[in-house]
Amino acid sequence: MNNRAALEERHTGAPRTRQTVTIKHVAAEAGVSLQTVSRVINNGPNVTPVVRERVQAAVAKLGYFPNLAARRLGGSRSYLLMALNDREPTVAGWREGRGNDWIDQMLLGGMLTCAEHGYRMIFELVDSHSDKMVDQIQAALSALRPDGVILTPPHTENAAIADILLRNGVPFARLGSRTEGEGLSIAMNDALAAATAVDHLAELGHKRIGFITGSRDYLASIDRLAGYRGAMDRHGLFDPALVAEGDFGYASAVQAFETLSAIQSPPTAIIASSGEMALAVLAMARKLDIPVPEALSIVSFDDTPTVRMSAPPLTAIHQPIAGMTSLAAEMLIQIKDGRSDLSSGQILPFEFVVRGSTGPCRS
Amino acid sequence: MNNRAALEERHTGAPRTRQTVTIKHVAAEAGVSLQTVSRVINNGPNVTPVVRERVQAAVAKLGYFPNLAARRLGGSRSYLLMALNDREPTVAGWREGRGNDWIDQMLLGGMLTCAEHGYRMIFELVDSHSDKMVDQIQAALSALRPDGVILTPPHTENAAIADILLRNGVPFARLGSRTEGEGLSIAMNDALAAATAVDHLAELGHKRIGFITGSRDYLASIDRLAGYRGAMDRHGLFDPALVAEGDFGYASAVQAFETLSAIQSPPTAIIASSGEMALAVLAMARKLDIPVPEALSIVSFDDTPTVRMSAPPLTAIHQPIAGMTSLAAEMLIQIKDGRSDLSSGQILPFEFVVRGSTGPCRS
DNA sequence: CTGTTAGCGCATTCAC
DNA sequence: GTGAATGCGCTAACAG
Repeated sequence: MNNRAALEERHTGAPRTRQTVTIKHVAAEAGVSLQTVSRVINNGPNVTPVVRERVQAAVAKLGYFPNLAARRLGGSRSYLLMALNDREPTVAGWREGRGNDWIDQMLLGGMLTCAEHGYRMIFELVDSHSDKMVDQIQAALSALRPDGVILTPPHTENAAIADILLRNGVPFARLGSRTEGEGLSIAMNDALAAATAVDHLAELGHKRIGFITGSRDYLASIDRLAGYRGAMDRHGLFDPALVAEGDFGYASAVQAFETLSAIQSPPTAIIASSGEMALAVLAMARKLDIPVPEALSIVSFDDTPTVRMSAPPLTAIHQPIAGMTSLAAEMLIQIKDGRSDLSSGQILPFEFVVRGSTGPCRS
Repeated sequence: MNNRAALEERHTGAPRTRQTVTIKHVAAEAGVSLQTVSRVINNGPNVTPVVRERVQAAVAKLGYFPNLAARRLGGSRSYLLMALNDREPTVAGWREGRGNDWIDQMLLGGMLTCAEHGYRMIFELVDSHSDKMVDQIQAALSALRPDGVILTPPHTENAAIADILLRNGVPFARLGSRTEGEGLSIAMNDALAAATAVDHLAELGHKRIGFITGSRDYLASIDRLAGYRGAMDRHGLFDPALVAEGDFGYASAVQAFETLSAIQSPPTAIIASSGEMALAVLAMARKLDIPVPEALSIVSFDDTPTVRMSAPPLTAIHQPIAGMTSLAAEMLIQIKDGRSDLSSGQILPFEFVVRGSTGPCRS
């Protein structure tokens, strides 16, 4: 026994007792060829029920489970889907304790759907703003050879990423993108969501409804603003002074809040393009003793745990992140399966959740 | 071209242009044997610097990245670590929008450390309370053949899990467990943390310090209670009526709060064994118009995003979850490497973060 | 419907 | 210090 084996044994406290059960053992046990076992495992055709059952019995008896690496090497699929996210903001969210609802919801939707199909989702972080990004992605693709890749904003619209995926022949889904282009696009209707928020506030009697935009790098920001603008026009309420620029982050919303507070006739309601920005507005209101929702209504464009648990809990647009990821996984797996009953350009419904941060206009 | 290939091509929009670069191509390019390339890639010995550089140049030129599946199949390692979590509570946390700070911090610590070593962390959910649990774990082990497994509470103390890991010869780390036993144990000092909370409150003049326990299934709950008890005794403040039972969940803390409020001389401060329970106490206080921290101080035993963002933000014990996971990954990889400068039974420091929910006792 | 053959890309073992 | 042979566990292509 070599050194490493000894060390491993020491750390596991016992010699290997369970030696690997392979397809070979199953074949011997069932008295069939390797290929037949493979067929049964993969639900292939051309196996008589009798043989199938005999093989399945052998599988169960021996406790056989196929080895992913071998399947990948021999066959044409890896049973792996890769979810790509931007490293810097993702890590920052975790590290600074802000949480990362988008990631959590992706895991929820992606992992469960993958599991249903015998797939696994591997979560991969890349440095989007580095020139090494393409290399990092190529390395991950070469190492893992995933059967599909799930892209999230802002990668969604990134041409370099689409290009390398294309060159590698890997199907991919772009979450949160309604643009035409390569890859499956799966999104929600951001404009409609913004309009819904406006309608809700207008119904409560608000005339001065402020809007804090998201980062311009995100197409969704543009859509949200357009939806807001359209709805405000429809109600005859639009005023450019009611729009302040933000970047999804807390600090930018503090700034935006101050801008909006300083105008001639300040808003009695504010729609913030992210959860963090909505929380910033709430914090500012608290600081200035502005009661919410009595003197100021707030709508958040994310329905994160902190948004739900704030005081008061915020009225929010609940984006179907888990649903989009789940659908993406489903579709990518279908492509590998050679089926494709689902078409690209999917739009999933959002939910508008009314909570304590919006109320009748009293001024 | 078969059906599936055509479908994939349609969905990727282009034929494969980048065909796989293997070690073979690199060997040809560098004019050496496969084996030499393998040595260079794995930083093996017995390669002259000249040859090494020639190979590295070829690798860079061709854009070669090793294929994980092939490495695993040919060699003795998978470059995979598996993090095991309980499905039901994990999914519930995501689904109900409560968030899942433990998971987030694990990802932070585990993924980054794995990445540093060319490893990947695969996140796996198992049904701990099902009789299929062992089969699920065996299936995951057989499929992935991870080089190590990271266990979290309450799996940490589960004998069936340790047993199957042992039988598969897979090294593992138990997070949040200070007990002796198989596998590496990495934990924090829960008792000391509870004592620190008591000391903090006692210094603020509190005499009636309540404690809400966590679920008994978790060893940490016992430790926390013991630490509380010890510190209270030390200050001469212990009273069994000040301890109420909880199970980490919101509802249980509402109940516990009512119990504590009903005693002869109710607590002026409460230590809750989880973030959710602390938030429940805060919500109850708000509901009953009990000002925090003026009339009631609150300490949380988790430092989650919602705990930080509440009003007021809660004083909390920050557990080193990312650090524990990172250390676990580091140690497991070292075992595979045949090195082991680190020993089992690691205790990592926690942080006690004072925020707005604790203040001087005024009664 | 079933079995045989070949090979995926790499690390390991042994020659040289 | 380097190269050649062997096989990991499985699926694909073909033969029967």
